[in-house]
Amino acid sequence: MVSFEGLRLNSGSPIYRQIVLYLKKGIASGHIADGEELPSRRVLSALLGVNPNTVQKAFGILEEEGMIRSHSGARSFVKADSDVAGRIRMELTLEQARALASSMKQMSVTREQTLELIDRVWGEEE
Amino acid sequence: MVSFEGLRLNSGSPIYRQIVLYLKKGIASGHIADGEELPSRRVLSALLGVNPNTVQKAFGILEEEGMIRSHSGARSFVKADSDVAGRIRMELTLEQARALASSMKQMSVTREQTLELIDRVWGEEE
DNA sequence: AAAACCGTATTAGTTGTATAATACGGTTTA
DNA sequence: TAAACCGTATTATACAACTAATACGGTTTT
Repeated sequence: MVSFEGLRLNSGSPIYRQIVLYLKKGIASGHIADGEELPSRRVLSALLGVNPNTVQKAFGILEEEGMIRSHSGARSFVKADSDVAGRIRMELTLEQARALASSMKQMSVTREQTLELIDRVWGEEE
Repeated sequence: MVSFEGLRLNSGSPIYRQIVLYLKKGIASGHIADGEELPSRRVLSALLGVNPNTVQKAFGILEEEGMIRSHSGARSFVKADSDVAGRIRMELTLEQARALASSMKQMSVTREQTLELIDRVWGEEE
């Protein structure tokens, strides 16, 4: 069963997108495996303290994008073979690295400063 | 006069927030200097193709946060001495570096992989 | 078979974002 | 001084995101 304990919702972006991204990252990292069972919409919405429809929207998107499979009436399952996981991982990491580089350039932060900053921040506690 | 030519609006986040962030980054980089004149709400909204109220919302936030000053009737000006600029720069870069580190960790990407990825992406054309 | 659970769908209400039209009084400028 | 421009404010409308309550039929479980 996929655990959503690590999901900390914030108000910066729509909740359904945070749920989608959480599952994508889980697949990318390998923490969420192919064929794994998902909690039901009702159970997950209660766990996260959000509306069942919000979870349904997230799961609907995930199914459209081919990352889960749902049969009406039964539980849903993760669909993430190694090819899919590798592709998602590549997409997400590239996208985020590019966004950071672009943003730092806008602030006239050099490549060296950026690398040093990330290296330093990496060791911080949360 | 502050130029907003580099501002490319996208649909990923609210427009007023994009305007706020653009000016903050400009101050952080030093491209937007203390005391510089800002375009009027009407002129800027026409330039960006958005509603004057959207620009007003962004400028209202910027004034609340002490990054511009407005006198009713006259133009507005940037308020960004070196202390302010340095503080904003520190806040934004730290925030973004932390977000990236956190995100990469969620995908089980190592520190070395992250640094290598950013180093590689930095040299890409846009 | 019956109960419990599931995915899915519908309708309604609230909030935030953005547009649109307009108005008021203060400042600049010709 | 008068025109033009400015910051600011108000009201109305539209749409997306989110919440809420409810319902239907299919699947699992006992």
